[in-house]
Parts: sequence; C-alpha cells; structure tokens
Amino acid sequence: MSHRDDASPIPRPGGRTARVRADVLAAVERELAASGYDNLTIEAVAASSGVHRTTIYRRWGSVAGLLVDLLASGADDDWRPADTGALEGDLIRLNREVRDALVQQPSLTGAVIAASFRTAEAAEALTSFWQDRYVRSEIVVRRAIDRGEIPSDTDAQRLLIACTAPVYHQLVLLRQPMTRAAADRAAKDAAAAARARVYRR
Amino acid sequence: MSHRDDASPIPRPGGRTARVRADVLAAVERELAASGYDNLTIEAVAASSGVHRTTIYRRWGSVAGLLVDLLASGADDDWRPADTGALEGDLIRLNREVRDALVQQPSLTGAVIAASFRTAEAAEALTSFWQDRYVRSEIVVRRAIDRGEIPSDTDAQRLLIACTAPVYHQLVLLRQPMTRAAADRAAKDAAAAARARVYRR
DNA sequence: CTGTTAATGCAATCGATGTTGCATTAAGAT
DNA sequence: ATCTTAATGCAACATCGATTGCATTAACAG
Repeated sequence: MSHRDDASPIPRPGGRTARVRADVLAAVERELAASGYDNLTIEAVAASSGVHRTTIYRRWGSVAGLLVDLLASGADDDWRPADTGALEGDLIRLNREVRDALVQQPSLTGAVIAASFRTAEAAEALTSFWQDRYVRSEIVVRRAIDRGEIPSDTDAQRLLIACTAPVYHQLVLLRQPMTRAAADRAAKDAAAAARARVYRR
Repeated sequence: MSHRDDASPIPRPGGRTARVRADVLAAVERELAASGYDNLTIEAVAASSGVHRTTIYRRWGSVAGLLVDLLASGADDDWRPADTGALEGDLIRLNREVRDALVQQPSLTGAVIAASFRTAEAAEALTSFWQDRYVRSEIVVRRAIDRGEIPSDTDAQRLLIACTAPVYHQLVLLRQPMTRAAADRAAKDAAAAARARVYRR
C-alpha cells in the first residue's frame, strides 16, 4: 500500500486546520472584547474570523466549546504564586490576581464562569483549572510554615479559600464592585486569622 | 358613565388571573423538582399547568421571570437568623441554612443563581435578596458585640461574608461536595477570627 | 341578567440557532 | 506533477423559542 495504513489522524501542524483554529480563537477574543459574552455568538465569530459557521459548529460545537478551547490555548502552565517573603504579601498578590481577572473588561474568567452554568464541558474545564491553581498556591502556605509565621498544622486549603472566596463572592455572586483595597483587606484578614492559629487541623 | 372612569388596573384578586398565576408557579416548582433547571422550559410549564404558552410568555416573559416570581412569592419576609446565645452557634446555623438551600434537590437557589447569569432580571432579584439577608444577619454580630464576645468595632459585613463565602464558593463555583461539618468548620473559623479581633474596622 | 373589558386561548408566523448532504479545497504522500 | 483524503465551504433544511393578530372566555359593574 502506498498510503498510510494506520488509523491514527494525520497531523498537519502548520496546515489549514491550524490556521483556522488560530483565526477562530483570535476572533473569539476580539468579539468578547467588542461585545461581551452575551453577544458572543457562533455567527459573530464566523463573520469575524472568515471561517464558515459549519466548520465552527463541527469543531467546537458551541460557544462554551470555544471558550474552553481559548482557556486551554492560553493556559499558563508555568504559573506560580508570587513570593514576596511574607504570607500576607503573598496572599495579597493572589487576591489581586483574582480580582483583576474578574474586573478586567472583558473578563475571560467571567465568561467561562457564566458558560459553566450552561454546559458541563465548561464547568469541568473551570473546576479543573481552579483545582490546579489551588494546588499550586499551597506553596505559599508551605513557605509561611517554614518561616515560622503560622502553625505547622495549618490547613492550606481552608486558608486559601478563606482568602479568595470573599473576592469571588463579592464580584461573581453579589455582583458588587470591589476595590483593590477591599481585595487586599480580605487577604490581610486571612493572614491575620492564620497567624491567630484559626486554620489549624 | 357606568363603567370605571379612572385608568388604574382593575383588581380581581380571586379571579382567573390569580388562579392562573398559582397554577403556573406550582407547575414551575413541580417541573423544577422533576427535571431540574436545565429542562425547565416554558413549554413544559405550560403543559404541566394547563395554561397556554402565550399567556406565560406575556405575563412572565422568560424562564428567569418565572423563577423571579417564584422567589418573590415564596419570599419569607419574617426571616430572622436563629439566636443560639453565642456567635459561633449563630454562624453555624447561618451556614447550615445556606448549605442546605444549595445542596437540596432541586435547589431553587441554585436555579436562580444559574438564571442570574442569563438575564439581568434574575441577577437583580438575587442580589437584592442577598443584600436583604446580609442586612438582617447583622443582628448576629450586634448581639455578639453586646455580649462582649467580640470587639465593638467589628465589621459585620466582613465577618458575615468570611463566614458564608466559603460555602458558596465550594458549592457554586468549585462545584465540589460539602458536608455539613465542613460548613460548620467555616462558621467556626469565622467566629474564631472575629474573637481574635481580625475583622475590626 | 346584561354589558364591558382585561385576560386567556389559539393558530400562524417569524427569527435565530443548529444540522445535513454534497461539492470544493488544500495538505501532505508518492 | 499527481493522487488521496480530511477539512472546509456552501446551501438548503430542520428545530426551537418567541411573537403577533384575532377569537373567546370570564370577572366584575351595573
């Protein structure tokens, strides 16, 4: 036989498929910036990208699929929490990142959260993303323990959630504005509570 | 003139309109229980209530409108936080209520949260509902201050959000199971932090 | 009882979203 | 250059949610 005789898909890394994907994801970002998540429709992405509707439906299936792919394509695998040398500083940096991601216009995070209430696909992408972030953030607690700032039996998950949950709650659920100072406040509160031995197992 | 000559709407409290509303809202609850929010469609409500689609569209406009009305009709205007005689106990009761409302199947609260990401109407209904609940909950902090449990300059909002936010975060955003004990844990942490003078202004 | 009118029921229709069959294009193999 | 084939483009169609015009019903006034 002269052609490929295995059943695996043929990779064409620099080919049309890759260009189409890049064009479409770029269009998703553009449209999101221009008209927000509510107006992010397959039609609009097709028009803006120059790729036909049918292709987008076939490859991504839905708006949620587009967002998931965008999230995946932009996944920062090298992300690490900042190291300021003190627990409070580290937590403040963490909360600022969270706040900025949610306040930013347009907010990709906000869009994915909204999408996660519509399709299981987006919900899973989001939970695994957050899961990963919380695990990576544990190093902040580890360092604080090593420095002797907080008890060695501090529950990292509880502390981290106590720190960031108020930010998400305020911005996503209560939908009220939150200043950077208020986000800092939440981080300082969590650090103070941890020093006061609140989050021990 | 023999008929009413003012332009105000004619009230017919026991009439067809009131029956239709009751039938429709009952059907919404039934359908929500039977098939969950994702399958809560105007069609299904119409079929289950025996009221015509058109009527529902005209009076409620959307699924979100139905949920908002259901939320309003069931609004417990007499709600007060429990008084257990201690801050920690009060906060635990608060968190258990929040958790139970979210874990319950079907969860009306969960449905409204999902709806709030689709229409501004539902979002407003939800924020005003929560706003009201947080204001009413401040009495818990007030009593703790009066008992001398916590500093008199404790920031009630910050404390209350520190207490409940982890529950919402875990169940709504992270979508992970949360035991009653874990909800209690969050309440105890918040109480301990308050006693450690963390939430002072 | 009779008249008036808002609310409801009904059918037809619209519009946007999503799908399918088939022709065309272009990446990569030879 | 030529061939093969997956990916894409295209148009027609299906589907569902939502709206509109008009007939009918029933609550209330007299």
